[in-house]
Amino acid sequence: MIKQQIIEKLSGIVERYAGEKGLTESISFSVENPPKNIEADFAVNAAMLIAKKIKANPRVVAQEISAEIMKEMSGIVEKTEIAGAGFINITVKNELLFKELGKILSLKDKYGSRAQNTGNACEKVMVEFVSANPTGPLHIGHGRGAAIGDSLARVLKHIGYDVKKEYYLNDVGNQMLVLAESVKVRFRQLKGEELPFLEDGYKGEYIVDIAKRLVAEGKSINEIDFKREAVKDILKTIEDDLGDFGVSFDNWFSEGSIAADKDKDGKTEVDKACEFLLKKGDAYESEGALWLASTKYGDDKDRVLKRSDGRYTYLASDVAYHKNKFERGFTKLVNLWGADHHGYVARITACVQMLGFSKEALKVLLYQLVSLVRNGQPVAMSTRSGEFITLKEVVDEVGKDACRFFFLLRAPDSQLEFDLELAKKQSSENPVFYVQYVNARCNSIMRESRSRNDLSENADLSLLNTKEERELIKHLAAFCDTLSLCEKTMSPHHFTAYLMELADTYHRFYEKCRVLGDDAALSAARLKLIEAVMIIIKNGLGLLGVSAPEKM
RNA sequence: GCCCUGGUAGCUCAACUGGAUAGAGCAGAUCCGUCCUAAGGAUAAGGUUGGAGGUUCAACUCCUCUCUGGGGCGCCA
Repeated sequence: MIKQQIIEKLSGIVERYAGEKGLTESISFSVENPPKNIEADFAVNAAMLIAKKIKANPRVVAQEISAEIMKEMSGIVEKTEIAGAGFINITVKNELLFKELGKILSLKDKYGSRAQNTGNACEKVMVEFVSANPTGPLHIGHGRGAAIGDSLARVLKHIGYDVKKEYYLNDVGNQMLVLAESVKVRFRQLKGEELPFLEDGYKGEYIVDIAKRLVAEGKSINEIDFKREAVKDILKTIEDDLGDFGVSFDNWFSEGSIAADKDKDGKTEVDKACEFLLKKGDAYESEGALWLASTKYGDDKDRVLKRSDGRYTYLASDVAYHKNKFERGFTKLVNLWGADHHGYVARITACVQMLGFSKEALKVLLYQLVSLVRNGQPVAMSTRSGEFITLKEVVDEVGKDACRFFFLLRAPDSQLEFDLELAKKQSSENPVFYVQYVNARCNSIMRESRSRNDLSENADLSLLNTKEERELIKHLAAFCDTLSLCEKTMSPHHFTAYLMELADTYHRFYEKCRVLGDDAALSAARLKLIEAVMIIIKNGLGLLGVSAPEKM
């Protein structure tokens, strides 16, 4: 929160200064961390931006702005320095850091939440992710989407958004018929009939399991709704696997509820959505099909909504689905898709605009599919081949914590190579342990402290004067900056980097500064610092869905 | 052919969306053990950011061309 505070005060000064120089446009300057060889807390580039516009010497401009900073921000700024091409480097007062530390200690797990500042109704956000077809267990690629989506939801929720997580269930359409037929064939085989496997059918072991269950229940073939039974079992598996992965959903939205269920006039929501578009002029009929005029909103081609044979396309369902999302009051939609769906972004963005919302109301986050490797050999992941690596297998092998952390280590649109052997080998040296180890060490100190019975309540935080302590407090405060960054990029992966950096800072502090020492007052202050570290580490790991064990 | 994505240290990836000397983790080198957990710390080493131009005070970041990995390309989902 320190950085936001600086930015706020600074923008007033910068804007006024720019105004005095005759500039009318606002200056979008940045406040960032200086390189580590420079001893300052923040670097500001505003002077260079202004100097360019008014054709002045940036260092002179920096000098003048710097004077204003010292005049108006002397309460929180210790000193400023002009460096490089015209950077203003700011060192904040220690008191500001101590105050922030106090804030962490009092707000605890609410630290970084915006909700209590504003207090008003917060924006309703929906994060839709995984949404894998219920035709088989989740594979490792779905796991990546699950980890990213779930963590993003946690981050946004922590910030103060009203977040709902949803799974869109494609439970109608052709692949459902194939699934039902696959199970049926298995069922008949188990009943002793000699017949071949369904060509292009689903062949995994789970199909046999479903068929076995149905046989065991003793119903006759005509009594069984194979589609319903298959979906029921598969969904149970998916839900359990996600549960073991620490992921849960607020809602499972059935495509059938908008594409198959009819109202009293005999219309589905998809029918109505298409009529809506037709009436609005965003859809038209041609060549016997119904088309979406998506080129009007930036797509490179118009798309078919309803085929000439009268069946709707997947897109029609999706239009209705997104319409439904907005009707439920969500004002910001986040969709997590595998990168193979990227061709779909333009048309669904067009839909959003046709529905009367700005294109910013929808954020489609693409994540690259995971390429799976075992002993250096690529592993095929088709759910139809019958041999694929499931999410469950990987979670069982490397553990939930390592698996989630691993998935969130990289930016979503960067390709991820997941070597199973490597992941297994890393089980004791994985970066996740480095971060968790911080919490274990902190807890150990707390235990020791309690056993010595020397806990004192009135700690004087201003005793925390070493370089290591100062760095540590600064990193703790950067928790808020990381939240904002994730919010801006709509990606939670920055938290893994943040936590590793924090862990690094902590372990250095641990080496240099003994907490439980002879100086009782200093120990008390450092114990408070430890308490704050535990709060932040636990919160941070929690946002990633990773546990923070007290002992390791 | 067209459209998305990526190419950064030996390996896997970051880099606060245009900032200063491009950073982490593994792997490899050398040190640190009376003491709160060594699953740790310190010090080196490792780079023409695929390549070539351009814009800018400043380019991994933006533009053009080019090489290369992955993906997608009107009535499949």
